Amino acid sequence: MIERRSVPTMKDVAREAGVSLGTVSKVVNGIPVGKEYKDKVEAAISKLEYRINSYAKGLKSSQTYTVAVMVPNLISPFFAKLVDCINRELSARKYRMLFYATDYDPEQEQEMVMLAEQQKVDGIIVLSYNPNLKVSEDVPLVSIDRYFGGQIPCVSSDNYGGGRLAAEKLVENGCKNLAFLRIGSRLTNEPNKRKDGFVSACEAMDVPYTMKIVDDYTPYAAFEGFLQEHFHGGKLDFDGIFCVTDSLAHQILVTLNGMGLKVPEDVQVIGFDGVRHFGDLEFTCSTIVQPVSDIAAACVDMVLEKHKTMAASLVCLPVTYGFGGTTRA
Amino acid sequence: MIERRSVPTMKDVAREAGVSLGTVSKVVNGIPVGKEYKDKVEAAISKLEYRINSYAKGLKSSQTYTVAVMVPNLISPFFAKLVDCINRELSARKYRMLFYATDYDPEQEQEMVMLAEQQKVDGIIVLSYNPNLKVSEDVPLVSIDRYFGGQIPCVSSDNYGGGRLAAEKLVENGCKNLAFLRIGSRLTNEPNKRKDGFVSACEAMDVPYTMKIVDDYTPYAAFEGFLQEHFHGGKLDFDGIFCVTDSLAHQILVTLNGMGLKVPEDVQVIGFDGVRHFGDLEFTCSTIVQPVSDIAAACVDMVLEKHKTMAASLVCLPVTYGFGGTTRA
DNA sequence: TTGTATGCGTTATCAT
DNA sequence: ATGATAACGCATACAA
Repeated sequence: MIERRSVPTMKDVAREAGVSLGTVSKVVNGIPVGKEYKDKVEAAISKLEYRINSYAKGLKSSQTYTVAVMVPNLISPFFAKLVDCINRELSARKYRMLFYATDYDPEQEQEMVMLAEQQKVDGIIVLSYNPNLKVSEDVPLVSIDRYFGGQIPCVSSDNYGGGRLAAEKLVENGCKNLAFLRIGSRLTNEPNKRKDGFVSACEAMDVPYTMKIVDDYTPYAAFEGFLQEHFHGGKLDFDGIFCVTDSLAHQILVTLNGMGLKVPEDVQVIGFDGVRHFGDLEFTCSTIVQPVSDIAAACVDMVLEKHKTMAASLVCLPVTYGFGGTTRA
Repeated sequence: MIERRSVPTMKDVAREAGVSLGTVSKVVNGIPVGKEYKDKVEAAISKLEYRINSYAKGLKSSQTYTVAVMVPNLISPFFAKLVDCINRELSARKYRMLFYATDYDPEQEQEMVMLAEQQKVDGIIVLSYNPNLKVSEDVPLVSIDRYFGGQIPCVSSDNYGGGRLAAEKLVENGCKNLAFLRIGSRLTNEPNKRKDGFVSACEAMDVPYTMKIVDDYTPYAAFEGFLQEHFHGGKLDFDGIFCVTDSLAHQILVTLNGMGLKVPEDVQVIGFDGVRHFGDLEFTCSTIVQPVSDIAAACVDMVLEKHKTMAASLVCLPVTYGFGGTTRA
């Protein structure tokens, strides 16, 4: 009477191959073992279709080959692309990805960091706007676009340089009067530097500019009001608009269209992120392109980094200009 | 000399609370226990900041509260939204999500199913175009949009009905001559029924139609050629186009624009999926909307279903029409 | 009710 | 180089 377990264990393999448990473990983990032993074990493994139980392995070795990734959502194309790239990067290194959407909710973010830690992940990559996220020191964490302080490495694109680049490109294409539109948290996260870069470039070039900056959850109508205020005799006070994201730029474009203004003839628009239609077609608007796959690679590199001592605490990646039809070529 | 473990275990909690291991386990798992014992244990837990080790728990109970989700990528807004919804559904039930992007590669898909099974997940939700995906019977699997046969439950939206609806809406808005454009695998997956529904409606309404159907990886130029063939004297042979996805519809719109054709005046276009600009703004085109969050909920329901006997093997969810500016209102 | 002891499938430390 | 054996942290059947 043979007892047929539904899923074979190392013990079963050992019995089948006529060797001991330790030998099987060595073969499985690629530790040198006598040729004939190795052959026997491998034969038994494929015969029984044995596969290692990662929970037992994780328990014993406390290395789980799993990284938790948290972003607000996958609805925003930028976040989706980011997670897509991180996933590819992790897969290439045989790591698995535990994904959490936080919905911008600080409580959920905290909850999920704790869940991830409890899950004994090997690392956490998080894009969080929570200013006082508490993290354990047991598990390496890398932050995207938000600098938490010296202990926690942060990777982001060159937001300041991107702001400068936006202003420069607009002026280069003939704009004489600029505007900066921003919606988002007041926190001193990396994207806030887009404004600083923009302002700095405007002042360096001696170009006048206007700004409209509102908090998260401010209704979009605030921007419509702003545009109306600066709309006189069928003409806007400015001829170049830098929007803090492509998403905002898209909404602005719809509004401008509704006002009868032509883009890029009457007014040029630049966004930020480098979002593309359906992920891989043309840009949704002229934009400052974040190097998403470089960001992803840097995050994964850093979170899996063994020798932390030399880890830079802030990695800043270069952005580029992408033409998307809303500026003059 | 007190030995300070970096991360406390149940044993530590038991010692701290002056009770036994079993008691702590019961408290942690919500099994009734004497009030004063419970208090002591809870005090110890929060003092030590104890959190259960899910790997030990998973090993012991072979229930991991983890579901694997596989889609081709997160670049496509439809997939991204789907994964977003599934994630919310899982989080609400305290389940974690292990995410895999398969890139349409059958080998990778197979690899990842095996990885997921090895990871001892409680279930797998997969959107795969691999006709002969092999799955173990040990772990419940739910397929989206592809029917694998009786053993594996499948959830999809009503693709056939959607195809009909598209034809009907075009005709309702005045079209006299329709076209259907499709790119994709020839496999008999659910989305193929979009064509069947479309054809059926056209014939029922006695409306003439043309079709252009090409394989995956056929260059987009094939559709440009098709449009040119049917372009005579500044006019297309048809005045209504149903595209198999919003993504294709978007490309067609660009081409039509390049040909100097006005949408929806000269020709109306309907896509399929219900993709929105930046995930939550207006539709990218008039479209047949898939009930993504219902699909997500159904998948999660079914994959976690305990009483499988009554599980339907094919769940079909209703679609709706969404106006996106490329049809006459 | 509470405590004790065993085992889940691995890895790693021992002797052999 | 290989085999026996003790943990890893938790759940649970069983004894108290």
